[in-house]
Amino acid sequence: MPKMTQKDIAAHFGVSVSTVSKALKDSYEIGAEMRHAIQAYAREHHYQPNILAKNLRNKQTGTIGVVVPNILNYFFTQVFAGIEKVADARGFSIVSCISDESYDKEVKTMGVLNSGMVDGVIISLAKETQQKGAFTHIQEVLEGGTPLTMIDRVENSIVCDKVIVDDFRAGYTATKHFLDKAKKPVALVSTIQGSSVGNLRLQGYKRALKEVGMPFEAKWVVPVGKDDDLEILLNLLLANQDLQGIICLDEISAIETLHILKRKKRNIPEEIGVIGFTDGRLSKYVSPALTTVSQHGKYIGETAAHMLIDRIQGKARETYETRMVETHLVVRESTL
Amino acid sequence: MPKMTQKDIAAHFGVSVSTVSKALKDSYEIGAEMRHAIQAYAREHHYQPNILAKNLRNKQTGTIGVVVPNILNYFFTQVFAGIEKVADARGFSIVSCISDESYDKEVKTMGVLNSGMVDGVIISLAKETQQKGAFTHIQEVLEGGTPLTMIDRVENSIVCDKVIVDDFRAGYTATKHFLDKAKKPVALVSTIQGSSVGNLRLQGYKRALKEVGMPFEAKWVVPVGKDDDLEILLNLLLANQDLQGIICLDEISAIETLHILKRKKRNIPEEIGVIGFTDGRLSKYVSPALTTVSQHGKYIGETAAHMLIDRIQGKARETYETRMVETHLVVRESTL
DNA sequence: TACTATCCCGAAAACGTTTGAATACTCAAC
DNA sequence: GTTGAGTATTCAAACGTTTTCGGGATAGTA
Repeated sequence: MPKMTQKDIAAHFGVSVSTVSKALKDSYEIGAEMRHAIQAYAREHHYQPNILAKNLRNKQTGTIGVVVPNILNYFFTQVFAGIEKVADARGFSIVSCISDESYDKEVKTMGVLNSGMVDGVIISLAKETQQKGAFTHIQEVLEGGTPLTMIDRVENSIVCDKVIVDDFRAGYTATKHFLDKAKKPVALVSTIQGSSVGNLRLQGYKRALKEVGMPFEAKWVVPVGKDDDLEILLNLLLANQDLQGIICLDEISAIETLHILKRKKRNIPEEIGVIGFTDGRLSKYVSPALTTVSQHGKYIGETAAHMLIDRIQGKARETYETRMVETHLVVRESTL
Repeated sequence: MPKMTQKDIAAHFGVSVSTVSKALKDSYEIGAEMRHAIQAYAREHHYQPNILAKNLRNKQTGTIGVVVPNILNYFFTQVFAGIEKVADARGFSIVSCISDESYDKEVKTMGVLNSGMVDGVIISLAKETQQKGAFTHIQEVLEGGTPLTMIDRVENSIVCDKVIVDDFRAGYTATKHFLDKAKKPVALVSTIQGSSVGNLRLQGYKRALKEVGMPFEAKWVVPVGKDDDLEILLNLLLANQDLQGIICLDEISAIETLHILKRKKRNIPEEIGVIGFTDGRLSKYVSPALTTVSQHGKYIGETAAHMLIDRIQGKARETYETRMVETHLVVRESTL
């Protein structure tokens, strides 16, 4: 059974479709009797306006596109949950895309979003995109007049609303947490080498070193790629070095180094400490519980959604804004 | 700058829009010269066809709706990832909705989906919906001619494609795992009391008891609601009972009982064992590592997406199908 | 009677695309 | 010089809404 349209209703009452359309939105132009009859009939028969036709006519869709690099990463699922919450509250639907850290998939995705399907998009760039430095697919959306707000993994050269976490400070604080205890080397293992947030955290790390007068040494930072074996890299790292701690730039690798260290019978935190990023349930429940920097993912999502929808609805100020949300070091058992 | 349309291209070449439309899809009707000129021009200027207009005309949207109760639950994010993967591979976009376990939000959601926006929907019912037993919002979608496949939390009275996990067997196997070691009571803590999967697991549990000749006792099953304090309930449970183990029907509560037991200095697994559901990273990394029943969430998502898209594309057989995916008990340190 | 005001409603265009049918033109064959 | 067959392009309707404009009817006023 094909869905009922206004035409069907019009036929049933022997009136025109414009009458039906107006009646359904309770227009004063239609007499009360007819109006209520039509409304009742529509309700009765579960009439649903065709949203495509409506959107085509109105040139706005009430949906926003969200593209994140990886939903399995708890930080992003928190962000997503935040976005969904305020989108729903403000009457928007979400079409969601996972770029899977792939540049190609990201441009493909932006293509489908940039075709009238959404009123705005929220995006966190794929790692590959950031390394490549190619952003025309993003620019095109903006130039098409579709508002876009970038979150977390942003690109400064693009002018748009942004919400980022204070990654410099996060890197700094984590490093300082170690350095305040002892002036001994701290390592940095990074699965996001080359991304904007990875760089900022690295700089924060360097700044902390500098402040206590320790020279930065390249051997302390361990970039880990998709196919690298973390254990091998850690072995290299631990050989002949008197580390007091390791900072891992994402939750999973933090948990894994924790486990590797435990397997090696290293004493945590006395002998060596570990700090992770993203305050997920993993960090809380692992043993020893992980000291971690919390990024407030849900709040980031909420903020981004509000900014975007404000702009869509013309409630934003003219100039673009970049909001920085502070991180927060949650000290637990994996550090002194 | 408003987006470029076929009309603009037509004006530029001094031809009609139908010529442009046909040229863009490489129709033999249009002369080679004109055809290529138009295509080049369109590429050049980043022409993107308005997808709403296209969909309105073609009566199909190339998108599917996904509604899950809770994205923060790792099982569902796995399912989601699976759906996204095959949807993308088969050229579909997905609009995602989170029902948040709320009946009202679910019906609202189905309303917007059931308005021509999607070609099909994949849904896992909210807990509240299952308890209420009200499914007209689902039926309406089906009656509107939109294919729908249910996953995990399904309703038998609705005829449609389904993919479920063998929850009866899962409950049975988990229970049996304990009972094979000793004929001592096993408790069941359930955060999903009243849901279809909760009931099935409970029945599996009962069956296992029966097989070894132990009578079922209601006090062994602990329903835990949203606002309940798990620790209090566990205290009640542990008082005056000689349990050999606890089965928790979701990952989070399993981890939490693990922690509560550790706080109480109970020896795990010697004194008391714990089995959880959903094989997430939490279960693997917690200490002691959790014995858990793995539900293969990603595979479920992939299967559901394939079934749905097959049906959308008319590749499915006439009769509806319900696919059952087996679970798998991953034995780790939290049980003997 | 004529003029205006009010109330209900319909006609039609518009959103951007697709597509079957129709037209125009060219060239060849009878 | 009529017919026929291609080829290249245009026309027009359609998808389901929304909205502007205008018109007919009735009632009220002068």
